Amino acid sequence: MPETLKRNTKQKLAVRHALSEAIGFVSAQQLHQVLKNHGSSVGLATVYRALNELVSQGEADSLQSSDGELLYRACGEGHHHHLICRSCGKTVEIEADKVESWAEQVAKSHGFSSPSHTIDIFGTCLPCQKKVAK
Amino acid sequence: MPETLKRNTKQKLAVRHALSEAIGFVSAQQLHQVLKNHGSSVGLATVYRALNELVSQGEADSLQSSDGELLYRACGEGHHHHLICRSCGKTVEIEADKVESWAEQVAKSHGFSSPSHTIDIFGTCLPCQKKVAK
DNA sequence: AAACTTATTGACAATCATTATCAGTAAGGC
DNA sequence: GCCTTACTGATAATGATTGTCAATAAGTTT
Repeated sequence: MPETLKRNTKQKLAVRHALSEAIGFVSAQQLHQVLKNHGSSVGLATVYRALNELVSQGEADSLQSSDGELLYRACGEGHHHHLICRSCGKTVEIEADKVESWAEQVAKSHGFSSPSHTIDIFGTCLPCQKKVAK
Repeated sequence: MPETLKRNTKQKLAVRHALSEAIGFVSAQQLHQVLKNHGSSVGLATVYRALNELVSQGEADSLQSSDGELLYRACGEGHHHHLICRSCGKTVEIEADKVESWAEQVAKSHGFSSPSHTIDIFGTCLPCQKKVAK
């Protein structure tokens, strides 16, 4: 299987950079707007393509928002989960070895093989709680 | 706040019944097809409306498939999570008190309030493993 | 540096699930 | 049976994501 060679383009770099600057999870559309506002003329389709590439290279994580939109975030190494502020999108990376092994055991005990899982925690962060309190 | 009164219609009953017959999670579109094939002439929009109502009444759970589609399932009482077969959609309900409290503690320790979470485990069930093995 | 191969781009069309609209229908109370 | 109004169904509208394809530009080779 000939791994088609990847090229480094301004557009990919721009998307990677914009993503790393963003706070919390962002949608492809938002990122596209940000790039436009900064003078870049990257196409929307290209933003999607770049983000998918980043995800498949492990440089970004994605999750579905409650209304079905896909959200992206630049990400550290290794497998982990997220604690996400419902209000401002701020994100904390979580390590959860116990939960990992719990998930595997649950799957195994029911005869399910090659388990994977999605675990995300949502809440309202401290600054946002104060904001709501007027 | 005047809770607008709900009515019991053939269509809602039909959707509820079709959902309870389904194996694992199903999409609204699939359910609509099933109903059509059984002679019912329920409209697609009505299927969506009925499913949303069932979810908000706690009679059904919903989750997002990997390609963004919303999937539904008739559901037992109380808060719980799911172990889902990637191949056939068969589903097992999981109780996870430990994980519940873990999620709450994680949120609390980072100052996040009113935590909620999404936890789903995917795998391949025994029958489907055999099927793949030819 | 010029030539060359082909991954990549951008503009726009196409797809597809879900939601909104709205006139007509029927549940449930009287 | 009558009345009110929640509900339905057909269809249009929305909105995110993907496909298309000619034009462009990475990176390599001379």
